[in-house]
Amino acid sequence: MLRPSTATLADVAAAAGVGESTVSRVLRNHGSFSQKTRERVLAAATRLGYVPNRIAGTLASAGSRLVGIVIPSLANIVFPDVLRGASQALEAEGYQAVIAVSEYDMAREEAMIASMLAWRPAALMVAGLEHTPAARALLAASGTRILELMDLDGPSIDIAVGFSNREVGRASARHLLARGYRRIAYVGHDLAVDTRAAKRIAGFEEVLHAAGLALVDRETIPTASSIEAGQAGLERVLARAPRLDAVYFSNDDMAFGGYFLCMTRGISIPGDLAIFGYNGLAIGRVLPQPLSTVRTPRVEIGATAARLATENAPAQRVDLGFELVPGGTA
Amino acid sequence: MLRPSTATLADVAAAAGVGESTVSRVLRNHGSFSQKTRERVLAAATRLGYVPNRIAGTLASAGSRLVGIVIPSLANIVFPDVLRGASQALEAEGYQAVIAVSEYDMAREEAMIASMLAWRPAALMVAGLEHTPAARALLAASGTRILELMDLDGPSIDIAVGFSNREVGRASARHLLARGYRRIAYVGHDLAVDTRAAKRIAGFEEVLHAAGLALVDRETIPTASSIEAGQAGLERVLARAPRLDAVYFSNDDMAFGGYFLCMTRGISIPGDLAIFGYNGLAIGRVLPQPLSTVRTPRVEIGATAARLATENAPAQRVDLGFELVPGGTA
DNA sequence: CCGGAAATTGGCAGCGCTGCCAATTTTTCT
DNA sequence: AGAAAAATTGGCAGCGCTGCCAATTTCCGG
Repeated sequence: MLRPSTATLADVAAAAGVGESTVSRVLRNHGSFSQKTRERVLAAATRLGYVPNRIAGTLASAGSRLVGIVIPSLANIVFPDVLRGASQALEAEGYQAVIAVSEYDMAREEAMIASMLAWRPAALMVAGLEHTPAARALLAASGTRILELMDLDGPSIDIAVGFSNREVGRASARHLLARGYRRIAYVGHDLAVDTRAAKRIAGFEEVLHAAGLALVDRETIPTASSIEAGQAGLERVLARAPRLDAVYFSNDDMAFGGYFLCMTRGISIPGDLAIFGYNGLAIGRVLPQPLSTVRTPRVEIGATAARLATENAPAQRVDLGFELVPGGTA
Repeated sequence: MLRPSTATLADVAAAAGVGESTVSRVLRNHGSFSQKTRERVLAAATRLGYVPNRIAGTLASAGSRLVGIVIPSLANIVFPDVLRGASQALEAEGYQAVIAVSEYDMAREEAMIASMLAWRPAALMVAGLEHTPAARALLAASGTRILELMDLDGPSIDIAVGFSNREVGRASARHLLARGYRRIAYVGHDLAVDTRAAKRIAGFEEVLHAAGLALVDRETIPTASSIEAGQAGLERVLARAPRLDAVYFSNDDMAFGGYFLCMTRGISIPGDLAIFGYNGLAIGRVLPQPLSTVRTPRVEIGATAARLATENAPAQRVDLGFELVPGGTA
């Protein structure tokens, strides 16, 4: 039975009858050593149940294999998708992801950034371009590779990987206008905290205004985005502004709520009411009428960010674009 | 402008005109120091843009505030929910989550466990009770607090938090039998890799057999679970065994695929065909006919595990149960 | 079989911080 | 005021590992 792993490099070295540096070289497969030595060291390490201490290794070599990721939420599949792309690419390169969830709270984000920086990560990924001034200062001064994800509308600190949310809003509005919808309402979640949703609706309204139109109504749920919130939001809008053409939801989750509310109430989609979402979630594709939405390259954004984080890339902005999915609901 | 954070404790000490240990005490708010000293140290730290190096701190104090979490997948919302519960509770206690995703590959899980252990985490959470022998040995010998999540059907190493998947299967079968369904098929994803899904179907069949029945058909998609896989699976089953009463899906995602296939094909639910899922996802509750399924306490499992990880709890098994949601599809 | 090049190997000084202990200063009590 | 107790403070030895450099061994060509 192995004892609670307390064996150190020195123990292995003693057991194998070689020096510490030799053990270090063998275990990292770095530098030169003879085949015979290698076997002896490996045998000793196995026998002692040696587990290297990466804390010590990192301190000694000044350079961790940790990548910090600060995301706003885990409540829907969007950020897990980003994480998935990132963690897969990171693992392939021998890096590990340390994650923190800010719950869309800027002050918490700042604290988490400071906290992550204390681990001297090889890189730090954060969602979006908006941060508290102190957080921006920390990031900029850290000397760490910084990657800002999912947004390109604004100045970035180091590397930004994503797409333009404002342009997503514009494209969505153009689509609805092209299909002939004129009396359009918006149902969204808290814009003060989700700055990317705010940028989308800003782009959306920009196009509307350019066409001499305006949102007929606008319902903002002060809670996190959810299917239930979408349902409740649409309910309230319908009570206030019954003569609507179309509803633009802040994301697919909210739109699903609206979709099923219509289904339950016998409101025909898109005849009586058109529905448009954002994200391009899988379930939207198998609805009897596929959801009209905008598909975003979430996994790819995570993967690209991970690649840039581990390469020695220059500061840059990578636009991975988005795809408008016409669907059948708008 | 702050220079790329290279300031060390010693720099702050020199700038403040005090000793290193004093700075350390002030910054950790631990031990005693005068108010005047405190201010001087804090001012110096701010002026230098000092960011503590937790790598060094952890090495010196032998005890990290890191908790490793190894999960099989981020492809649907299930494990993100667990992560959410865990990360929230962990952060509240000043711990940070390091995550790794094994993609349901036992060999990768083993490598990741070894990798996490190298960070000397305060605790390590893994999904399920099945691991490679080497992984089990590593976990057991690590001397680290181990938490196995989402499964109680089998021996655990240290702490297990979850519910019985086998009992979920039994309860699901009882429900279907009580509603009069007799010709039941199963549509699931790869059972060889998802051992918890395998335990559910085993429990399900156990009850069927006890009632003198057996699964009429059984379709296993050799890929990851997904809505599309559920749809394709049901399609194939219907082609083979048209006279079915009900279909038991390995999870809600798969069930949604089936649900919408029926909707599209005009198959009435549950009149022509009953559908039963597993997980209790939010979207199932807003379908025109709410999905019949089993709701699992995912967030709570994560939170409970985090609490036990940070307390000095004894080895134990915590059954958080599950809830059968009758719904309207079975 | 010898000298020099190449391959191996060990020693040891840190990496930046914390914990322990002793030294110093301040406060309290008689 | 003097002694004892309490509060502050600094010094310094590690934590376990890596990087550098020098020492030792092995390998080759002539």
